[in-house]
Amino acid sequence: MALIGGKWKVIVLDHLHHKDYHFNELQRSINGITPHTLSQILKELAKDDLVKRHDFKTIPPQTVYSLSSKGKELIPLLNEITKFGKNHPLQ
Amino acid sequence: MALIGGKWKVIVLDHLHHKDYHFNELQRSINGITPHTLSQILKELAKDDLVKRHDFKTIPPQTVYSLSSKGKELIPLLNEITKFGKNHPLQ
DNA sequence: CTGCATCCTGTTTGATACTG
DNA sequence: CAGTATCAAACAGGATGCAG
Repeated sequence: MALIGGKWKVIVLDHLHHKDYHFNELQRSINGITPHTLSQILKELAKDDLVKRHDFKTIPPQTVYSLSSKGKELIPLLNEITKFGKNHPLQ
Repeated sequence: MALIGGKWKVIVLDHLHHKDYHFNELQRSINGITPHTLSQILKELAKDDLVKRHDFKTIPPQTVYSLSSKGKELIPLLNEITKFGKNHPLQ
């Protein structure tokens, strides 16, 4: 839980599991997350080596986020969480 | 994550998955948790119907905590978390 | 576009002591 | 035995604005 705890991490990981994302693209696709929070989350996920950040150092800036190999080991777990969440939606 | 987030919930759930516990017994078996915190955790897990509290209303008091049927649906998830945790221990 | 800086608030967790 | 009371600390997340 030190790695995936909190309100957002599994959501971000699940998105990246389906597709790689740019920062803004990811922010738009996740409902309700602020750039600040997303930035924190991605920084921690990258530090824990669950997510890879590809920085293209272009102007305008372009970054692409994807699951690392360690992050991919979380996929069965993400699927279980998703399954449980769908079976027991919050009221 | 609203149901299982935080530092302790999955640990408590995993313990209860292996065996039913009394309050103090559970506190002793989980390293580092205080009675206060355990009490909060169990209250929330019971409110979310992941855990059942059996109160025998005896003197001295006796309570037994166990997984509810909804809690048991979390077992595959708990196993995945445990597996990942063992493959990637914190430094 | 991709973030960082600041400030702020509510929640979670912990220390310690105590009760029916 | 099974918790509660009180106080404090840490942390997560949000609002807003700014920079390269």
